Amino acid sequence: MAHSHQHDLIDLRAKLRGKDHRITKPREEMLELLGKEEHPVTAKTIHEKLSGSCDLVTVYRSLKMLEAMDLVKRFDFGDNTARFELICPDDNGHHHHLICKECRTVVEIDECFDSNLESRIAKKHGFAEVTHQLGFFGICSSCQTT
Amino acid sequence: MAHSHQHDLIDLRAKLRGKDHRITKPREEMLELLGKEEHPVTAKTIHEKLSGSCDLVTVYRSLKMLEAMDLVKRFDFGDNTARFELICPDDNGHHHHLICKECRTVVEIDECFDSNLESRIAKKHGFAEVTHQLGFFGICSSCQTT
DNA sequence: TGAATAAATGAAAAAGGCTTGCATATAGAT
DNA sequence: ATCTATATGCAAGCCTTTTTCATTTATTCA
Repeated sequence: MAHSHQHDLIDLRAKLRGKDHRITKPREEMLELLGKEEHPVTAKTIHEKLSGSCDLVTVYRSLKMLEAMDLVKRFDFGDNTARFELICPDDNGHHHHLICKECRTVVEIDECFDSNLESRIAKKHGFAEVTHQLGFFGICSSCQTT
Repeated sequence: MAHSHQHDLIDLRAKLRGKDHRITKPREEMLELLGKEEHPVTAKTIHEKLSGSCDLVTVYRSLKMLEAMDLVKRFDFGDNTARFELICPDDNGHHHHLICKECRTVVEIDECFDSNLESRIAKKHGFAEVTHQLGFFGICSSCQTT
């Protein structure tokens, strides 16, 4: 899953400017890193890969901001640790994951259910701006054999 | 959503016995409480409602055990706090939630996507025992007006 | 009924993820 | 170059969840 890193950064600058947010070294580095990741990563992992480049607190703060701006999406893999992925324009930031309950291997899934389900549910209960979080959990092939 | 509490407890005794687990007062009280809840509850909430009946640690430990035995299901509503719900035989423990991003109101949803999607994904990637976690998030009607 | 024994509990402490406060540094505007 | 709002680092703290270990309790079996 190749991310169009350049696009992201250009896009980012425009988006940030519009909100009185600044483009700083930590943020650029974070986005560059996120652009290279295949799967959602934890704040801690980001911090480690940025080794010393900025504080862990800055990672948390930046992720929160990027999430609020819909540049990054948060995922829950069931281990009490948030994971983040760059929203790439290709898939409208919409894809899901299949996670091995044993070894924590992650597979990106681009299939999803029909969007009618979501709109039907939204309508039925009078909700607006409805999105969903979907994750699949199972045992991967190599963990089955052991 | 009425839970068949009696059934649960009987069922439970059998299930627990088979695994060398014991039926204790805290566990009975927890299950009774969970049987009455309409929505998933946090460990903290359970502990408060059991006021003094047992330690919070015991709540955590019991929940973990009950989850491992598929008597209770864990949900993530995006606020860094796990919530738990009794799995009732009616729906095979399979239903989802619609959560208001503002006021945290929870609506139980019994619709779901076609199970073919899940089995197709499992097959495609060689995963076994695949389940899914699905949550809908939006703004409820009363939060829209304010 | 009364040991025996394996599992559960409570209490305290700690781990882990995430947030906050505040002084300093820095980006972007003029 | 200067100014101002925003971002950062560091330390401290919060909250959820886990671990340790001594004690208690449920269940088994004589």
